[in-house]
Amino acid sequence: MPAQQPSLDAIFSALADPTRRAILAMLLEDDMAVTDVAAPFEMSLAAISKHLAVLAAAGLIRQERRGRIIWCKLEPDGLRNASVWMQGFGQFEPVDLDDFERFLRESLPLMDGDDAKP
Amino acid sequence: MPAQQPSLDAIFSALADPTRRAILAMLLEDDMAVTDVAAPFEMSLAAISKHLAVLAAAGLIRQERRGRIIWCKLEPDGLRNASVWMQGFGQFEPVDLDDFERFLRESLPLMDGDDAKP
DNA sequence: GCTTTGTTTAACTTGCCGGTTGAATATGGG
DNA sequence: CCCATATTCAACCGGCAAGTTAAACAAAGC
Repeated sequence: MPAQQPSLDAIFSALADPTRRAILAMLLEDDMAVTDVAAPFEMSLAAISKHLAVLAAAGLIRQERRGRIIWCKLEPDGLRNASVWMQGFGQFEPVDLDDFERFLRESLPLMDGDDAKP
Repeated sequence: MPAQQPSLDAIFSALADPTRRAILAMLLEDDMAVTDVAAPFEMSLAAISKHLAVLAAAGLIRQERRGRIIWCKLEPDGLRNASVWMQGFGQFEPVDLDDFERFLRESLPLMDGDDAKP
């Protein structure tokens, strides 16, 4: 099961969930064990485990067991197809990484939807 | 209702549906009336109408009535936020528009899932 | 070998999503 | 005014996705 080229369906629906995006953002900083990934969230560990499975199925992360803990690491290539697809629509100006930084800061605190605290 | 900044939730879940992506690809070539958008699909007009509503809510298209037909046009800016978000994960090489072209050709014919003909 | 720690599986509930059909609401044309 | 065209609304249905809890499985440690 080499996780053959995941579909845009899988990738975009994986990204559609704020919890999963938050997880990706966390993994961007460092590889993490499942339990540690789950820590900041208010939902059950099982739920997070499922989210991780979804991300893995979409090719966005990889989970590899070492000892009894399972390490989750980002798989940046997984996003490439989707990124290519999207950019075709916009001819966007080259992306400013600072924008991304800011974006993360804005979107990380609220991992439960879209209601921002004004 | 100025369609205030749509959320990543809305954008990504809009993109997660193959029918909706196909619609976007169609609109990339030209603005279209709702009926014409619906034509190539095998589902009801009402269903397509809903899909269009979802895309509009996500800020990916705009629908403006002129006479009795409603024109759907792409709103490329709508993708920018999502694109910025995604690229932060990859530092992707500059996107090749030919890649996009090929991608479209591959993904357009099958607007019902992921089974590609090998 | 038993217990603890880490993670997944199973069974179940709930709510949303994508589709249907049929009626309702414009708008334009004879 | 009446009819046809264009689009949405409303009510409904089936399925799946996301969450829960409790049990199972795996690996380490004593």
